Amino acid sequence: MTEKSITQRLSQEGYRITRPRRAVIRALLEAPGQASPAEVHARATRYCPGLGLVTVYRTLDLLTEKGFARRIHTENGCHGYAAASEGHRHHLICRGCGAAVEFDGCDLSPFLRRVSQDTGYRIEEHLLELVGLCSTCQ
Amino acid sequence: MTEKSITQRLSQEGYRITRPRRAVIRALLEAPGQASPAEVHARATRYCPGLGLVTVYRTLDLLTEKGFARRIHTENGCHGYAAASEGHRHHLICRGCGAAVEFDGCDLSPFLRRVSQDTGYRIEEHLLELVGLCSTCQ
DNA sequence: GCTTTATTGAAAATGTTTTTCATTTAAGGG
DNA sequence: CCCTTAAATGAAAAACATTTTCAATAAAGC
Repeated sequence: MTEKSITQRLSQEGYRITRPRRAVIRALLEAPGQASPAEVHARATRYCPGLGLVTVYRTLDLLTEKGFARRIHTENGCHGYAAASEGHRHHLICRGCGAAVEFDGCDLSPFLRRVSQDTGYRIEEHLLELVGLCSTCQ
Repeated sequence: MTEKSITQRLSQEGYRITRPRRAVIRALLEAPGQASPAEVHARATRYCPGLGLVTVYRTLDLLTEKGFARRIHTENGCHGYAAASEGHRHHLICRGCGAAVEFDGCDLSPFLRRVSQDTGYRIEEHLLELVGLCSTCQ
């Protein structure tokens, strides 16, 4: 995902392409893995001085809703965000430096089917996050 | 897990068994699945009038640290807690009524090994939560 | 350019979680 | 049992994160 492809899609859906939004998108794309709203704000301010934190929240929400970003659940309760590429669903986060990578081939379906049978639940979503050490931090 | 077995273990480790702690433990055990700190507080107040929310937070932290409770990551950012039974690691939460059940047989190891090879990360932990509809809510 | 209306930023409000500190009370020894 | 001691508690305040409100700004289409 690039800044251009994201802004294009947003534009097509009727959203205005503004400097603040561009800044947030760039900040998110170039963050090493995942970043908190405050971190995104710090980065994005370079591209849009005076950018408000409120706008960062709003833009991250929009990006998440449209599938360009994903929420990462962190230990301490506050959220992180990561750029999302198409089709991938999950992140692997480095405990050392916070870098996040996406991984694919998440085929949990046989597993999910079994849990569904055991419990009687109809399973609709799954949240899977891995935590570890990246090769640099090891 | 019962109130007695939990308090016994805590006592063995040198923690004092107080009325507020008992109240929080009971509240957590009888909550249908998972509950927010505020909900636990509301329940626990019945067993310990005047119980402070602060104590609920502290006790939930203690229980989580000792493995008697588990944090549940909810969509809206604030945490829920669920009683944890030994050996099980993950929860399946009902989108309708909030009920949470634990499921076992979470054997992701072959899957984790593959991701580890692909990414170069050493994987240490995984967070897996399923969301769906329980048989009643369907 | 001009107009319209979405978007923005500042400030305030909200809600959750943590810290501080004096008071209370559980646990163990007399 | 009573005493002692230190852990645990609750109230209030502080610290954060997130959302709402609203007047001002600026993007998009004519």
